[in-house]
Amino acid sequence: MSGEDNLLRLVEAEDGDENNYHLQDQVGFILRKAHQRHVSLFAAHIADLTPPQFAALAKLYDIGETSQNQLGTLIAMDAATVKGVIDRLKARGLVEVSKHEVDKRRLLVNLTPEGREAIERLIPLARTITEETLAPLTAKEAATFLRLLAKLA
Amino acid sequence: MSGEDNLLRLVEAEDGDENNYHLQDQVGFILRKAHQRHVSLFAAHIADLTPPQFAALAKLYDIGETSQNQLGTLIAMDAATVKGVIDRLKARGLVEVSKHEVDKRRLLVNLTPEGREAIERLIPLARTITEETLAPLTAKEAATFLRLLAKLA
DNA sequence: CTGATATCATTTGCATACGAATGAATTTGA
DNA sequence: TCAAATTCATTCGTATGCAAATGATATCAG
Repeated sequence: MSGEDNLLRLVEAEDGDENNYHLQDQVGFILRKAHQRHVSLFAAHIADLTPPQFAALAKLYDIGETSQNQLGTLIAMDAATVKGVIDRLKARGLVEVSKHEVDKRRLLVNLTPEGREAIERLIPLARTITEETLAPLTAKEAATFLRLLAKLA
Repeated sequence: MSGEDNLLRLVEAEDGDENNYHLQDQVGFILRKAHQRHVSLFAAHIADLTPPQFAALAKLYDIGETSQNQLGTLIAMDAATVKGVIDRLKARGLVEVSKHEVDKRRLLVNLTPEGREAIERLIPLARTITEETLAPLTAKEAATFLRLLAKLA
């Protein structure tokens, strides 16, 4: 086999694998699509709340009253984003805010009775959403996937 | 052991595993965080383009001129979103649009020479971003992860 | 004690993301 | 053929998501 033959194979035969860039194989692109699919499944089961809003309620239900800033850290939202989420939950009467007695910079956030009722009602639906999101995988695959995904997050 | 004891174990001892809802273990929440991390890595390497903008350029580079609608399908964006992305790329001179000769509903989109130059320059950086995103995993884990992620997307 | 830093919240601006409504153009089907 | 259905693009409204700037408060260091 001549050197020209090797070169030809390099630039033509292997081109599809080695040199071409396939968007649909990139982890970022697939991650974005998987996230989109999950949001869509979420909306199909919980129409009146977004995943970030649900996350805020679920975390407040878990840990109780906390500052807006701390809540943002716990649910992976920056300060500007969490403010919008809390504003909308407050407008719907699901959370209430108050000033921190000692540290006047802090805004405390807590569930209202309506918010507590809502999150207790929605958690079973959230479990279903998790199941449906992972439905294309076997139980073993799902466990592996969650373990690896957590390493990336 | 009394029935009361079993009830107690059910509601207290096993509560942490069976009945509590842990947001940080839910696939949707971790998926959102992994996606956030990827976007952050992307921005660190490609500051002047967003992942959706890059996706549009990469796909046009791959397949050549196509309709705005078809492009949206290929890069998983609805019509409203893709319009905004194309508008911004057009404003920066990276793509150009024209009317379809036969089907007057369609808006054809194509790379400009500047757009082609940009995507050729950026693809190596995108490969680096993919590597960094997957860096917490071994090569074998990364292959497994991509296979399972693709099933969910 | 006080000036420099750091933290918390807010605001603004820009960029996805999607549902719903609308209008123009095309295709289908009776 | 022609009315109904479909497709393509646009627009509007709402909701993240983040960078950067700002103001108020708290903490730290000399």
